[in-house]
Amino acid sequence: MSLGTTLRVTKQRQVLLDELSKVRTHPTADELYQMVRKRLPRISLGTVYRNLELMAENGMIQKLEVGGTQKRFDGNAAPHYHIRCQKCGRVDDLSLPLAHDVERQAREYTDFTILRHNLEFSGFCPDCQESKGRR
Amino acid sequence: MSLGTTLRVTKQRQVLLDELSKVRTHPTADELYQMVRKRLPRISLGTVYRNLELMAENGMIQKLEVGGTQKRFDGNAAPHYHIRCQKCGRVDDLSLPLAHDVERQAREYTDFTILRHNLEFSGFCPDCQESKGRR
DNA sequence: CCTTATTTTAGAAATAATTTTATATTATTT
DNA sequence: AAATAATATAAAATTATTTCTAAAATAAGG
Repeated sequence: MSLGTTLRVTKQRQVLLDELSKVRTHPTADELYQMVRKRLPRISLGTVYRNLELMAENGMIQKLEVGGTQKRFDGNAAPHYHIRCQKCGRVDDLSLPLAHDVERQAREYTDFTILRHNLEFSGFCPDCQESKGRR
Repeated sequence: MSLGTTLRVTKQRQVLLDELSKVRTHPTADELYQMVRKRLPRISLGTVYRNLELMAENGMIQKLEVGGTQKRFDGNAAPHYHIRCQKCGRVDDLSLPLAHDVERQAREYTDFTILRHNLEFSGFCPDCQESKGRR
């Protein structure tokens, strides 16, 4: 299925999107699976993965590939930046104004066609700030 | 083993570092394994992973977590940005001057302690520019 | 050197995350 | 309602990476 296709509105998709929209925590596929299971106990993890992928391709949600092993999902489809805690892995939004000009600048340094940029911060979240064991 | 420990200089490490330094292509662990195998046919993939990890912790090389499933490695330990081809996955350096001020700016929008930032561009590499099938 | 302690290795097995496949179910069109 | 298409489930397969163990290499002290 390619970008722009209209997806059928199934119960699974409704609930997935609804749960994802409720939180600001950028859950992983597995976390979402646990959340959705409370409302749809028979849903499978494969369905969660497949639909998150489809909804991301459709531009309804964002798939984040910020550091760490697992991908995370963001119900806010509008471009914005993120910050990740090096200790606990928590990912927050960071509503810094978008640096549109970096793409223009960057074009002077490469032969690539630049389509987008992603700016990602890392550090320690408030909860991890005292006990900042290294990582 | 923690940051700053001196690593023994084994043949495997010498060759790994040497091969990684030779290229500007940011190879994956498996690609490096193939490269190193030509000189050390009995090296194991586990050794490659373990040593890349150790060298990255030691600050001798960088581990890149740019999009895609696999991690990539960069023999250039100095901070710099990257651009990734959406089609073929190729990752190039992008020697745009570092945007030091974004971290200062970002501090006004978050309670996190910000330690670093990473700016990553994506688009199409020269080779993929005509045939830009979606992704 | 020679002995002992420590680190590192290869190879195999285990794990984690994700993707794919085969089959069943549900929705849409005719 | 029958045929067609899309989607779901459950299980198996795949991919990337990590862990484990015994053997080999290296370092350090006498």
